[in-house]
Amino acid sequence: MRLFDTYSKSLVELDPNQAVRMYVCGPTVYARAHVGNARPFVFGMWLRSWLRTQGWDATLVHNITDVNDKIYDAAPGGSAELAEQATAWYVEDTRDLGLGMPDVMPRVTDVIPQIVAFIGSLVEAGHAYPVNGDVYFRVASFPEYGRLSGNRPDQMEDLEPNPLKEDPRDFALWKANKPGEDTAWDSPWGRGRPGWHIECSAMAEECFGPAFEIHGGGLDLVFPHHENELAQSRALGHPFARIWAHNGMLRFTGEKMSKSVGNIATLRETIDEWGRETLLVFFLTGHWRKPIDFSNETMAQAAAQAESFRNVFRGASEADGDWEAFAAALDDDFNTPEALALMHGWRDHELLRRALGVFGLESLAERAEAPAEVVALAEQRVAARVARDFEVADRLRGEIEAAGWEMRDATGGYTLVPKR
RNA sequence: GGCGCCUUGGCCGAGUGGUUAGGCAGCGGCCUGCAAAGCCGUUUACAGCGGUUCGAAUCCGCUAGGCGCCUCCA
Repeated sequence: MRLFDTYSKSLVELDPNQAVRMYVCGPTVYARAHVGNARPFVFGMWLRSWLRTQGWDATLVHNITDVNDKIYDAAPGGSAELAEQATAWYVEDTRDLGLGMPDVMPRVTDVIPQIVAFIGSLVEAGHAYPVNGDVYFRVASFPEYGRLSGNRPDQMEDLEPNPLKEDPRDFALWKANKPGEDTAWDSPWGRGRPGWHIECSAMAEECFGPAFEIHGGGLDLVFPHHENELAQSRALGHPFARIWAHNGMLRFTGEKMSKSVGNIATLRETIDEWGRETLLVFFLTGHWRKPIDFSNETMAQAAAQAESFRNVFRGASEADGDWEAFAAALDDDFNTPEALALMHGWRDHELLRRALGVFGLESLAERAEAPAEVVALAEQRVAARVARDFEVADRLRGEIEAAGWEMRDATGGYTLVPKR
């Protein structure tokens, strides 16, 4: 199994003798998550699922950022309540994806002591310095800074100078409490709260220790977020993540949805409108590292693909399918478009169900039971057809369709399928 | 301005030097009382220009277009 690693810009093989522990950056909870937020979640859950299928000992940690400027801005005076509410939304919406949940979902507010201790170590080692109740990371003390994102320190000059910082590139580890910020904790540097980046170093190491296999998250987090995490941990000599896996962005095209960029499709709305299966198939159609366009057209195509899988299970199973090829596609940088293409050729129910199961789509194998009244209409129609009374037969099919079902005639019987 | 990514047939999307990927949609056919599903067939694509090579969608260069990040966006 190999994955593309942002740090080395190359495919890196997972160590087969080691447990795979992965940390995927989760959302800042200040509003209902949008579809794009689901991508790293889905990627993490699928990867864990596939690794386990392949016999690995895989663990996924997915954090919740519940202290942040955005939360303060969104709910002046009530940030803790909003964070609580939005966390519940996120858990609910991602759970409805039907992929199970990460092994651990730590929150920033649960690890404040660890964060304070982490910052203390950095200050002690000379990699950070306190100023007026803030604490900043001393970028100059970490020569490797910029390596992950490819940004060269000398090219990041035109930052607005901050009189408190030694160097404009330095970033906050701890921020002194300010008016309007209604949550704060005590620390050796005064009351305040953690900066954005330190939390992930603290949470990842709290869960996994100083070294783990994979760190994931959106491509937009490479800089500054992950660059800073890496600097904080490696400055202390911790290996931190071995592989950095960044998923591509979800783009909104086609429709005029992007009027105000914040107000687009939420995960909740998308699941309600298209169903979880269609959304998952949609994610399957694009490679995890590439951008993917979310539109009515691409979603409709995903829905059609989901339906074609359901049809396979409505027919007879035939022994075919090449699991090895499927596995090879996923083992090679988790190439789901390729795996998906392979699955489309399969008629083997058992094999297909197993493959779909990797992605939480085994439900596509389930046949829906038509309600008794629809079955009654179908039986009447069978009788009408036997009597060759096609006018009645056609009328009955219309009634069956009106009830939301489609009747497919077959030699010696029929199949009732939910109308799509 | 800096760093990086992308550009494949109507749409989505594999493919990393030489055997028509696949899906969706369309069209034609088989099947069907009519349908649906399924099966068969289907005008053979690789942004443009130039280079390397016996041979390039695949390697190199340039051009055009699109995108992400550049201190708190997954």
